[in-house]
Amino acid sequence: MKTFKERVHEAVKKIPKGKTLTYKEVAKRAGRPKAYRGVGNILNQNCDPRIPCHRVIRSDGSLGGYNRGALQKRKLLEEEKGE
DNA sequence: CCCCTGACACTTA
DNA sequence: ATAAGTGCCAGGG
Repeated sequence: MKTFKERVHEAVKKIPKGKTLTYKEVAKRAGRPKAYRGVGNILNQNCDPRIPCHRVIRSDGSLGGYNRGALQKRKLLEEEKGE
């Protein structure tokens, strides 16, 4: 069994293009529906460029945190959503 | 009705 | 085992 972090990364990689999931939804897909707090911490600390962590937003629709730059995150969502 | 704050739980190293 | 960080929920004004 890999670390929950790896599990979350895979769940985020499964997010369809142009769609955004909340940290809670991702945590649920990762196998720990009550670990949405851990998901936020992991994505913000380990935002790998191969992982669309920018598609993961807060339950309110806010972008939340982003290690690479919130501006980049917003731009990516705008382009993907616009497609 | 809207806005803000505090506390809580989960994970990682 | 501990420390640190994050997001969701609830209450109050």
